[in-house]
Amino acid sequence: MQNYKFARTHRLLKADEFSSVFLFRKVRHGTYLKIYFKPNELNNSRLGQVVSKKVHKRANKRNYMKRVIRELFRLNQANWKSYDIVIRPQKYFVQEDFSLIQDEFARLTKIFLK
RNA sequence: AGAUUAGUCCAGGCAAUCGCGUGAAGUUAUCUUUACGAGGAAAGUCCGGGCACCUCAGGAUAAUGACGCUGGGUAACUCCCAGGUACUGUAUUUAUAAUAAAUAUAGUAACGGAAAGUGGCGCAGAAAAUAUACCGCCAGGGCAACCUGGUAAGGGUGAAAAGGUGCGGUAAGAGCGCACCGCACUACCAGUGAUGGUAGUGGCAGGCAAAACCCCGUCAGGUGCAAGACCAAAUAGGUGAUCAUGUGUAAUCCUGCACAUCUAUGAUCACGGGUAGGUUGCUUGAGCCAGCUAGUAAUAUCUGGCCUAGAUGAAUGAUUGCUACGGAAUUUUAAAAUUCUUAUACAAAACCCGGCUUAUUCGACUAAUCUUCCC
RNA sequence: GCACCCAUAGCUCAGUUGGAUAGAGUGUCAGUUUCCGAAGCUGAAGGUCACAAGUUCGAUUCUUGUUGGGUGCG
Repeated sequence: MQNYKFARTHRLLKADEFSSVFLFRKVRHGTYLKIYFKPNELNNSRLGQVVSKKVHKRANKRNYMKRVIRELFRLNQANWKSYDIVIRPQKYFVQEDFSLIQDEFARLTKIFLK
């Protein structure tokens, strides 16, 4: 059975948890996304996102990007080993670019697969 | 019917799959069921409040800041409604050489005071506010150049030059006199008032700017939910108690013992402050909807009904189907039918309200003006 | 979320009781100097004073509204 949940245990919540991922210094780059990652000892992966105001000025556009990325994480994370991940969008994207984002996300997260 | 301008309204609906937040119930320690889940601007943070804490016994004044026609509304306002005045646009009418006046209508106004005071108005110009006299005009003197006096009509400068037009008057001129217009003052009438009307008096007070300082009047204490309240780990330090060790002091001086007090270190226990973190503040409120009554209106009273987001690395997404309104094309006298297309713009609550400002797709409605067609 | 600040030449900054031509340094370009270059000297170009309205005879300056950039408060 696939588990597509995205509960509170699947998120990074504290500032310490974010900075520990950044300090681990493992990064994968794409044109739209930049993924920091670090293995953890839990039973599932955890996601955090950083979308800066430089990407786009309007809050609803930034929230849309976060939702799209969260959706991709939710659908894929069950097949992964346990990692703490921080995703930083580098470039503004809209609904027409969805397939591009999907491809890039799959390419960058190949190494997490079991 | 179309166009333009101004204002108001709307911001689709139903369903499926995988997911998210909060509440409730049940199972229980992570699942199930169910209900609800973003705007007209949630935005900008530009004003006004509620609420909370701080200062003060309580208040007032000063300083500083904001506001400024009148009346009303409101919890309050720099907001809203109604009215006045001024200005601008349009139309009509009247008179005319230009143009002016009246009426209607639409819009705009930081619309108290410049005879309370201080300062400013570059260049040009004689002179920029105490008035003054370059050219000119007139009178007198002088052979003449020019000098003395009168004058402010005309010329010239400037954004702006000390009422305007006409007639009289005069040496030439001048509100010097008169008529009309403007202005100021007084009286009466109308109005709650801003103000308006009528009559009389005055020959004219006197430039612009207060979005220069300022004066007058009114209002405002400060800080913002990261306010504030509660719980409270680790580390460090504080206070108290007990125990242990050590040192010093006093009782005339020295030594020893005992006791007291002080101080230091360590251990244990307790206490309070307080950081991380958590809980609360947090959503029933100047609330929304409908109706009656009062009022020109803003709005208010009363009656009935309703409960409608509370996240915190921050909840509404992804994929898809049907369809309303709309747009385009074709058929058609029209109604209507078929096909295609769009199904979206601006934009995301962060303590809560009232406004203002700005952004905004497709449309709908109302009012005014203009154009065309028909009766 | 709340409270604030700034915008002038390619760059760094002056310039405010409102006055017409907006300056300085540096950089750029041209000339001069030198055998050549650097430094020096002389000259020139380069500005929507962020944008839009208003007040005023006149606005970089005063007022209001936008846009962009930045700071502080846990």
